[in-house]
Amino acid sequence: MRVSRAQADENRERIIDTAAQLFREKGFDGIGLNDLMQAAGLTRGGFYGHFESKQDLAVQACRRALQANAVTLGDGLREGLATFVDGYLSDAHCADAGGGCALAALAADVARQDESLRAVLRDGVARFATALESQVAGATEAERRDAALASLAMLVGAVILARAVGDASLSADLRAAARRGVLAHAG
Amino acid sequence: MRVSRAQADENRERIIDTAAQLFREKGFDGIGLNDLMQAAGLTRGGFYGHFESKQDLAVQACRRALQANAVTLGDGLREGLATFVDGYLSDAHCADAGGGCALAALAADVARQDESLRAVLRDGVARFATALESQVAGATEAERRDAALASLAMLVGAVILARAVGDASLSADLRAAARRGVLAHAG
DNA sequence: TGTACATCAGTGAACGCGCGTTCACTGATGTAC
DNA sequence: TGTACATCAGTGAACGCGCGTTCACTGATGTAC
Repeated sequence: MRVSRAQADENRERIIDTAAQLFREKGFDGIGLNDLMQAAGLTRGGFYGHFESKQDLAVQACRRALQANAVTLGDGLREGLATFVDGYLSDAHCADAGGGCALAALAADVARQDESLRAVLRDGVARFATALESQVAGATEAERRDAALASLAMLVGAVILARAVGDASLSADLRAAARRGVLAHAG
Repeated sequence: MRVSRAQADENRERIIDTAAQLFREKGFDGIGLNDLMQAAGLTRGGFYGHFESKQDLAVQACRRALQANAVTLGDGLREGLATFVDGYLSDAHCADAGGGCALAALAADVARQDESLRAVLRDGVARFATALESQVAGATEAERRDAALASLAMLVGAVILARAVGDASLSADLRAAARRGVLAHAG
């Protein structure tokens, strides 16, 4: 049954939001289009009215998840590097991949995808690094960028490893070590 | 046609080695049992004579890939932290996920798998951290362990992100930043 | 050492299943008069 | 503003395909005498 144009646009946005969450949570191969559409409150057939392919949705969902990242980053950093880092390395963030950092959740998947997705991730990394730059110490801009990139790698690596090793104390140790490592750059 | 017991054992080992490479390269969901067995020079049906399930093979292949890690780590660290880090963060390592570090290649996948795989990864992380401990500076053992864990997170994060953003200069910048970050801990 | 036979590693066809994708159809929406 | 009709968002059955897994079969291996 037909639906108003406003409703159709809203549906489309909801599909992207749902995908942005489920892809982060389960990976690109971990969720099927049928389940995804159902989670968005629609049926499978409507998908191709909105998107060219699953790959097309992956690009848009990844972009959206990275936009959410940018917002969270901006909010968090406004309260200082330490507060942001505590949140990023928290148990809550490790437990909520679907609502968390798109880099930690999707970078490894994107490494196996084609250029269109890598380009999206590239933008996300660049934006993340730029935001961190303003909060780290360094005599020159080049030094601050260096510290920002190193911190980014440490944060993302710590969360990915923490999620992979599970609930053991090793997870907490990894994150505590990363916390100290990043805050050593605090400006 | 039947094959000698020695040959069967050899076949089994070859399947695990092949899987250790292909899983790192394409992810657990990125390679099917048929293609995997073919890559090992066998046909699909023989698989279940050696393994209970694909999941069973994943555990054994992950364990094997992490053993290879330990060997490479030992060899590399014997020549000093700087040499090891250069190799770990090299273009060659980024281009060869199938032959490279199992943590960088599989940690994100393992985060979505069950406890049996997480336990394997936990051992791998612990071993990697212990090896690094002997090469980083720190007044106490706790400080060295902290530096080792932070370095591990930075190395793994840098390679995962470098692979995800592709060939752009951003990849080189990320790895150069991580290099400086890790070597700041050099003892 | 040689023969007879049980074992079992590997083969390849087949299984059910869920995947991404297509399509004929429905009926409310949007438009033309 | 009201009526007549074209549009098209969403439905759900169906498509071919590759997946993990099973199984009857083959024939060389290993063993018993």
